[in-house]
Amino acid sequence: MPDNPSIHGIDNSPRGRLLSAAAQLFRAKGFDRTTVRDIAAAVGIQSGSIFHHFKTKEDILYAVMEEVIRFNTERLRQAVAAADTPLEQLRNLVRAELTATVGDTREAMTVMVQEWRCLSEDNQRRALALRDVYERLWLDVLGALHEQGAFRADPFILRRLITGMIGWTPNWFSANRRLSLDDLADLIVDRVVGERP
Amino acid sequence: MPDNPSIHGIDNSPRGRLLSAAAQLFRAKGFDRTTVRDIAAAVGIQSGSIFHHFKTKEDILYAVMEEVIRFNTERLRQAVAAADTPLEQLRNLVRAELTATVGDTREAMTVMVQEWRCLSEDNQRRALALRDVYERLWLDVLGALHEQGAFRADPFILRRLITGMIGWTPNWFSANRRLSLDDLADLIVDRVVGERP
DNA sequence: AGCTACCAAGCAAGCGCTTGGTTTGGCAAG
DNA sequence: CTTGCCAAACCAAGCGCTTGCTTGGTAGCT
Repeated sequence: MPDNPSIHGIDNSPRGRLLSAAAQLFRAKGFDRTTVRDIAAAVGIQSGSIFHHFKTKEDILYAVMEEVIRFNTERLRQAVAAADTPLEQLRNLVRAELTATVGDTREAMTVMVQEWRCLSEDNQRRALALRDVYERLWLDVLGALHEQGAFRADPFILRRLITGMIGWTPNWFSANRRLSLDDLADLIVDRVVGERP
Repeated sequence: MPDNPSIHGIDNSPRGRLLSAAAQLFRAKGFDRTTVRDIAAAVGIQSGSIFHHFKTKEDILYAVMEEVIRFNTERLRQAVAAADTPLEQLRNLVRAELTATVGDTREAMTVMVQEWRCLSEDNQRRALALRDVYERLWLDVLGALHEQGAFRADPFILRRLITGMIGWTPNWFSANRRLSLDDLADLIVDRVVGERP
């Protein structure tokens, strides 16, 4: 009965424990290379018992994604609300998404980016609708900054560059190095609004 | 006998045609969801005949990656050689990697990023050794720029942010839109050295 | 003759998922 | 406090299908 550290925002009901274990396995081995027998073994049950909680293996993947989007959308909302100026809102957004990406929901976030195409078209549409809410938070803040002349580039394009910078961090950033998460956040903010000497 | 547009840098020997078809399928469906029967059908042969050209399915994946790294390392070398100042070398590097990522080797590059963990550890090590050569070209130019004070950040960190920005472009950039590839390259260069008004 | 490229057929293993039945914990009636 | 009951959670076994890969043989070119 191995206990995996649970992922932030997921409770530890039987279902929640399955989700945490699945997220970690999906991230480590990929969705296709992870068998239902793997997931079952990780929480100490038989493989068939999984289908008492989820209809299909893909439903587990979708559930992981839905949980992590919902949790982090709320995190972003609070990040925006906690600052007064658009610049500080941006800094909070970058910190929040970095925390989601390399911090407490790291596994689930990575899974969401990398295993997107393993979802059926229906589930992709549903997940996309949730992501739209998430993205609107970013675009509002970037739009405000653009209007007050903080940068010249198109906010939509800039958001995509930010997504790339942050989305790649799991492949190299490690928390216990010289560079702190906040320093990295400042570095990324500088890429958007230019450095202030 | 469907003919797939071949990927730049791969000849059209039987082996080369298999590689091009495999790269496109790997990108579209992922390595695991692509069967040897899919690849065989794409070039119009029987599934068993593939193993006359490659020992295992994984060897096909590795071959795709090796070809695309070798081809694009050479491209980067020429990009550096074609400019005199570090700033123009950087601009050429960004253009070259963008071309590789969303242009003529798009499928193979995407595969390399997304299906990395499908390689065995041995093949991962070999591919990593090839990537190191590629990365050194970037770090040399970024190091020169840093020494002449073009930016303050750590060149290693900056390279990773660039990798992220460019690596994410296949998910949104499309060639026939308003934003040209060169404009996007300039936009990314500005994120590194700051905008020049 | 010998080499490259291929076909036709199929094997062994692993996969997602089903099935029918058993354990467990909580809770209200007697 | 016991009893009867129910739903949630789980087990043991295995079915049907797909997978990567093998085998033995053949066509065509040099």
